[in-house]
Amino acid sequence: MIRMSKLADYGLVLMTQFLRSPDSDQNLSARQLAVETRLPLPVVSKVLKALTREGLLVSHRGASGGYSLSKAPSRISVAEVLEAVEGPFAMTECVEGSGDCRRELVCPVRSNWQRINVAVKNVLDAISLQDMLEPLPQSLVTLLTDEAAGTGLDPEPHVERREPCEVA
Amino acid sequence: MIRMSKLADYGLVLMTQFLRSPDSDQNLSARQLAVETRLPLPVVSKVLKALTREGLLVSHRGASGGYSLSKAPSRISVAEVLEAVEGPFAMTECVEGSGDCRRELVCPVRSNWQRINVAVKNVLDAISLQDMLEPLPQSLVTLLTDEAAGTGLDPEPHVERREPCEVA
DNA sequence: TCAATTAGGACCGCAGTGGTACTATTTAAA
DNA sequence: TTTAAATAGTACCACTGCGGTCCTAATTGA
Repeated sequence: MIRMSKLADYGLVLMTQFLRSPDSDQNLSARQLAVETRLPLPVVSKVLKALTREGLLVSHRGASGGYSLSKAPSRISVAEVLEAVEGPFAMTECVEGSGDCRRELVCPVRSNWQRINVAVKNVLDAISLQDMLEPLPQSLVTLLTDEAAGTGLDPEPHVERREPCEVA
Repeated sequence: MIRMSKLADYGLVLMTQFLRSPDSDQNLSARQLAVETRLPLPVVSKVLKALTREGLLVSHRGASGGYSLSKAPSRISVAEVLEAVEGPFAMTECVEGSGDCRRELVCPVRSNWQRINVAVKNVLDAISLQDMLEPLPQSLVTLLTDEAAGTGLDPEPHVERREPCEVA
């Protein structure tokens, strides 16, 4: 749960295709990408359009056209890609502030949801496209899994320590 | 995007209701909770059942029955509540390991998704029910927003630093 | 015995996701 | 100049699953 949509996931997979070869400013067509990722062409096409609309890709129309990254892959974050495909990052409805939640006045958790939302977003913002290809830098891994898990935060850890989830 | 379901959110709101009064092992009926949270009774009922099934609440049947917390609110994490209502935590489909993803072999991001999944889960695991009521402890806030955002992780921060998202 | 509960289903409308199709426009290359 | 290969844009649709309702047991304090 707290599931991303498939389309957003596709966005990430597609974006990383651009840096599988040394020159990351290469031009790839939707067709090529569809073959490489084994995703249906129309879907690839749709996602690429979204990524272009949001400025993460640059499109080149006409014969031998295609798409290329708009900036260095180390400067594109996972969060950017997800937001480009799925829209703004909001874990709960009330976070996007439509403001028509009649429970807002009595809701005790709202303000903290805002903070958690930011926290999760920052995690995804700290990871670049580049990072997604290589194994994550050890510093990042340990920070995310150990430190964020509560050790050393409070005098008494308030949540029981559990087995770290296994990672393939 | 990366949206939690409403039901899961309700779960959190309901759980926190138990610790709004001093004695956190009080007994609350579904009807009471529905009134306090201004949520429709059938929905409240459904969520409470799920929370009970997963062992976070203890139910007491019969007249003057109701629900009460199964353990100290400081020992119940946000992640636990969400998972109780929504099932296991999996940000992408391939993370739950159904294994029938035909792209698995060529997917360059799969293993890192696993790690990110763990990272986000750990963030939510580090926050207890208790924390959700009070403003989050400053140590937790700064860790989540500043450190996790990449400062001091790599020699050169790989993602451009952006305005911290505003929090209400 | 009665009334107030929870337990456990079945059920359903509907929005949104994932996916398709078609047309218009652009442009490199023959 | 023509053609074919691309992207742009939009409309369309099937289907899943979410959010929500309802009904019938089973339980139990009063």
